[in-house]
Amino acid sequence: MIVTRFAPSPTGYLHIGGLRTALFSYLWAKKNGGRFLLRIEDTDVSRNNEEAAKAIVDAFKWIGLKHDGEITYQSKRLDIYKTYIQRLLDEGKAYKCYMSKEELDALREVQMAAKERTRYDSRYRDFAGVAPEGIKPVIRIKAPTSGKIVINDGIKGDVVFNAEDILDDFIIARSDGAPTYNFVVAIDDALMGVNQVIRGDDHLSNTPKQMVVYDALGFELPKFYHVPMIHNADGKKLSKRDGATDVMAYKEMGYLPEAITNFLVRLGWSHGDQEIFSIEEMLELFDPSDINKSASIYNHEKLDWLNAHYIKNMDNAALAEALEAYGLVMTSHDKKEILLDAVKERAKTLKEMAALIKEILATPEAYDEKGMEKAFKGNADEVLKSFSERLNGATQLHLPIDYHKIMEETITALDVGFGKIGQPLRMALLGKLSGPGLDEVMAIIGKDETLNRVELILQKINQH
RNA sequence: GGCCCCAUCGUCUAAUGGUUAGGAUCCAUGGUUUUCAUCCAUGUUAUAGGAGUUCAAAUCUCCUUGGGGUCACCA
Repeated sequence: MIVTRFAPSPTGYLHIGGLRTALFSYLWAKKNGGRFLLRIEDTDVSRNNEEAAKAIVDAFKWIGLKHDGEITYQSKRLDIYKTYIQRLLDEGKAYKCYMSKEELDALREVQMAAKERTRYDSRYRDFAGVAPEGIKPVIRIKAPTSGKIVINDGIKGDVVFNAEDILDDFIIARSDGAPTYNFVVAIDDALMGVNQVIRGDDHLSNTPKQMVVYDALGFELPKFYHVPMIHNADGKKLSKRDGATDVMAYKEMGYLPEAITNFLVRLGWSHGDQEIFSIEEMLELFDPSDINKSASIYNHEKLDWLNAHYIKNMDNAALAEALEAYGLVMTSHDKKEILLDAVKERAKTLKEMAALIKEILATPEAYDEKGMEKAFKGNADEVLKSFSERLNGATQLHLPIDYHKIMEETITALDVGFGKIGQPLRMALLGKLSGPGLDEVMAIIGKDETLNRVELILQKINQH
């Protein structure tokens, strides 16, 4: 069985890049009938771990991901780590180091001055003397100092390091006894049964250290997949400064979960020329070994396009429900279907769509000046008056086609083109020269409001 | 700087030794639409550079250049 995991540190929100690795991990596990686990990496300071976990689970929920089993908190597993530290100590695979921070810093400076790689010099590796007074030791693991370390990566292929280039006896427990990252990651992954690790390739250089731990503890190595980073427009690692890195911010901006997952899955992964993927299709087609080797740049335009695509294809009931989050409650609006159909193809986001709808529903408060000039050049006011009279006398007005007939009658009677009525009427109804079809708008707002808006603009014309 | 990773249109990517180097997005133009948007059609734009292997290289090798990641008692 394939077991994957997502192991964020508790920052308080789910990062868009993190979501992609989570999605990849989720897809790969679920595709194979396996398990997708969630672990909070909070060994360091007691940040806000429970809340952070909640933020992640909430974001998962919105996106449609779900982890299996209980959330694992590293901060609650300190006892487990301690037993493994003790075991390594007992077996002579780890040792206490009494070097102070100051001494370490001094060593580093010497090494830097000599243009050598900064590394711990293993001075306490075989220490048998009397421990210095007043120093709380750290625990260091004995790491190989020669030979090659090969990561058989599922994306990058074999990545080879010389042990002497990258390793030293690194710290597995701080002087306060708290275990360090590379140590606990290996233990947790092994104990949780994680056998396929999909993570960002910024972890690639950590992997040899973790392999040292796996080896010392006799754990079986998982399959690693190091996914290339998502970069910002400057080609740098995505960070808070790039704006929306919090997944939930995308909800606020009016993005659909389907659009986001589709967008993310296509960043670094593809299946021929296919652009649109439902979660079901992803589950059928995704394979981490098909992931690209190179980093990709986060590009907003494609996301917008996808979002527009999913909005267009959403059914109206779901759309109406989704729009409620943007302050638009219209369950009672009797022309809801016409309204949604009229705007769903002209909005890139739900937020935009909500604004569009509000605009249609509200009587215009201002009129676009250039639009006024364009629309009311000739006898537009007379055309509008004529239209208004005919509309006033009409009955059985329900559908857009009913209103359309009135417009046609008017231009036929006055022997003018459609543009003669369309432009001024558009100004009257919407206050500007762009927007949905006029027939639809009138059917949505109804006869009385249509008459009202026409009357208002005629008054405005007469004032001048 | 050491180590590691990477390199096809602006962007996301396809082409696993033989294609007029394909698709999508963006942009532009045209059509549809009374307008805008949608939709449809068309178009501009790419194998970083240099050697080598081969009948044949975007694809394999090497070098150069460029970009990125990482080097903690953070994760």
